Amino acid sequence: MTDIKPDIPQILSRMPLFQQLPPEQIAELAAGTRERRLERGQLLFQKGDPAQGFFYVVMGQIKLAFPSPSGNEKVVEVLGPRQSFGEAVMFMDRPFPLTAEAVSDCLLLHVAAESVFGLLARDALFARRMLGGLAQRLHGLVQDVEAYSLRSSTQRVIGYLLQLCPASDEADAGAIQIELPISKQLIASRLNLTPETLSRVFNELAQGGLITVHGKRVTVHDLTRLREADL
Amino acid sequence: MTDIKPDIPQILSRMPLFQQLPPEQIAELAAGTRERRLERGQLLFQKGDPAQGFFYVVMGQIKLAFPSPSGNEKVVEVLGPRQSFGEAVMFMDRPFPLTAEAVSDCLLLHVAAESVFGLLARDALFARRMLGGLAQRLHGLVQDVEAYSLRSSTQRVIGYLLQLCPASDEADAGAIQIELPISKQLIASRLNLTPETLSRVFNELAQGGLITVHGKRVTVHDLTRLREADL
DNA sequence: CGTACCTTTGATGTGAATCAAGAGTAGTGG
DNA sequence: CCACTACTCTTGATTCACATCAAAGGTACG
Repeated sequence: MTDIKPDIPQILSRMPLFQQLPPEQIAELAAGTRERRLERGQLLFQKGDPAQGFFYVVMGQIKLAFPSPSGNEKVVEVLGPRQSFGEAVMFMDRPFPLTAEAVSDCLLLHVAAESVFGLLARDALFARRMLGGLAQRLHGLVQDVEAYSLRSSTQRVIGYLLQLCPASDEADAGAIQIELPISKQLIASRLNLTPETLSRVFNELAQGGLITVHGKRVTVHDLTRLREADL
Repeated sequence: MTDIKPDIPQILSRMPLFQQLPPEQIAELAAGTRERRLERGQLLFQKGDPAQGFFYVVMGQIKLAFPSPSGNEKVVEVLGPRQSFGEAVMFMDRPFPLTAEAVSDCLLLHVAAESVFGLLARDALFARRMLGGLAQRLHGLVQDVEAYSLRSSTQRVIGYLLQLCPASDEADAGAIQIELPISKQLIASRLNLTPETLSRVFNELAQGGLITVHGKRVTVHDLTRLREADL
């Protein structure tokens, strides 16, 4: 892994949450921020660990999952660069409800809860943005619950593919090339499927001429038809 | 239904979110608050309706659910007195992601988003409480996702019963009487089960001598053993 | 006291998991 | 460059948990 010392204030000032914060507040936050490097497979925290701040992914990928006694775990989310997690737990007297593990080598920042609380007490706009962020996340989970409870495996896979397609309302015409950002194993777990089932669904969609799959490279041949197949 | 005019400022000042707010701020909120009465079965809002504030249940029960073309819907939550909902959507440029329907005759308050934003801009403590509230909800949903994805129907039912049991860490001794707060139909949907399956699970638990069910009255004979059955 | 809705019970069906091999694919080191 | 190991992914056969379908009590309430 590269051994570059990250410029913490600069990274902070580019975070969605902290954008447009005056330099002195960034400095204050930076004082409570530490970098954290992880190798692929390393655990960042486990379900039950106490939370003292939140994390921001600078580089690499982190998966959040429920561990399960019998090896099989349920992936709730896989986070990439410029995403953060763990904000919500800061506001509760609870430990982390899930486990975080590096999917690839990672560089993270850890922002101390105290710093955030300090900022929160002074900057209403920041509070507002934070609320927006949590609301966003809440919405995502609600979507997930909907998907899990009333959509079939095929529909969930289609939904996943659609959300990977660039949000081009116009370009419905030709074929769209997309790249799966994570392994099929992880996608399967994220969609609450076994890898076997995911493979079969991809196959079925390919049979139907809707997509072509080569490794992580997926070609969506007809976006409109795929949307409609989302019965 | 009773036709009492509710004392809005008083109710507001007792809401968890607004407790200990000075009278003048309560008054300001009250100005943006309207009462709303619903009869059993009436829709409060539908998935896709625009959101302009949040709701607080004074009396009655409201269910939040995903409608489904084929009549079968998925209940996400059933809310009773002193609970609020819809806060999160205020912070996003999105319509309601689910439908709200009165399970029984209801009296609600609707607090306008504007009022909340005004308060938010001035009172950091309020913002903090609001963040805590959303975080709480986020946590609940994460729990749900965990339950749906890696617990069996029986485990989900046991989990539900356990959470209804008074949080007495000591009194594990005798039998505990609890009352189901909602119909078995709703419980089933909430747990992502069909009513038939729920009925069978209750039966099975009763066979095992763990519980007795008479209508909405459930007797948990051995809390410890029930917890352990939660394999 | 009848109509409408909950709830239970039984028989049958099915979507997706599990079990069991194989086929790529990728890093590792001689 | 070629085994060698270790995954990740695919494919097929089988199983199982839960849904669906169907019908018969219960219960509540006008």
